[in-house]
Amino acid sequence: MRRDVFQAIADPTRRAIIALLALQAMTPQGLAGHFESSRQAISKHIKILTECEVVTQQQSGRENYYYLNPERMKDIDIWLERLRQIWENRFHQLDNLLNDL
Amino acid sequence: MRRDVFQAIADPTRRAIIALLALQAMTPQGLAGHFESSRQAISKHIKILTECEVVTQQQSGRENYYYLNPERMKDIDIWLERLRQIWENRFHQLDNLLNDL
DNA sequence: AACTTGCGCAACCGAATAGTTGCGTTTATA
DNA sequence: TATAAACGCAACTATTCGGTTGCGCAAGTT
Repeated sequence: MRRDVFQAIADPTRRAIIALLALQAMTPQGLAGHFESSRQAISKHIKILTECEVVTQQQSGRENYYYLNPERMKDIDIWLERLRQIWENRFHQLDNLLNDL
Repeated sequence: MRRDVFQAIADPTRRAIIALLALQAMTPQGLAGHFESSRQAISKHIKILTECEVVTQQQSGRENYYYLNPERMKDIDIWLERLRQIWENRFHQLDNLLNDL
C-alpha cells in the first residue's frame, strides 16, 4: 500500500476533508455531514489521511476528533520547489553538459 | 475518469517522469530507459499526464517529444496557498463566528 | 524494396480504490 | 439499567490502476 501525501491529496473527497479540517477539528460524523457518502466511507478516507500523518486524532469521550497536521503539506511544497529548481536551472545544466563535451 | 494534476502526481513514476521532463524534453523511449518498466507502461503514464495538460507533445519525424508544462503545476500551488489561508485565518474566522453569535 | 525503429492502441491481468452494509464495543443519556 | 449515539472493523462489490504482451502503422535506414 502506497501511503504518502501525494496519494492522500489525489482524491477530491480527501482534499475537501483536508480543507474542512484546516478550518477546525472535526469528528467523522461531523465531516460526513458535508458529503453525500456514508460515515464509514469518510472514516476510510480519514484512515488513509492518518496513515500518512496528514491528520492526527484525539479522542474525547465517545467522540473522535481529527486535526489537520499542516506540517505534512510541506512535503508537497518541497517537491514543487525542487521541481522549480530543476526547471529554472535546466539551461545551466545544459551549458555544463556542453562544456563537458 | 478523474484526470487532474493531483491524480497525475499521485504516482511516484509519474513524478519521476515530470522531474525528467523538467530537465529536458524526451521521447517515451528515452524516458523508459530511466525506469524498470516497459515503454508501453511509460506511455500510459504520459497519456495521463497529457490528458491533464501537465505534459505537451511535439512530433519530430517518427520521434515524439514530450515537454513539461510547468503552468499546470501552479494548480497545486494555488490549492496549497488556499489551504494555508484557511489554516492561518481559522482563528479569525472563529472570532467572526463568535461575534456573530 | 526490405528491414528496423519509435510509437500508439487494444486486450488482458492482478492489485488497489472507493464505496456499500452489517456488525460489536464503548460512552453518554433517559 | 435500558437505550441511543459515535465509532472502528470486517466483508463484499464495482471500478480504476499499473503493468504486461502483442499487434499495426508510419518514418527512417540499408
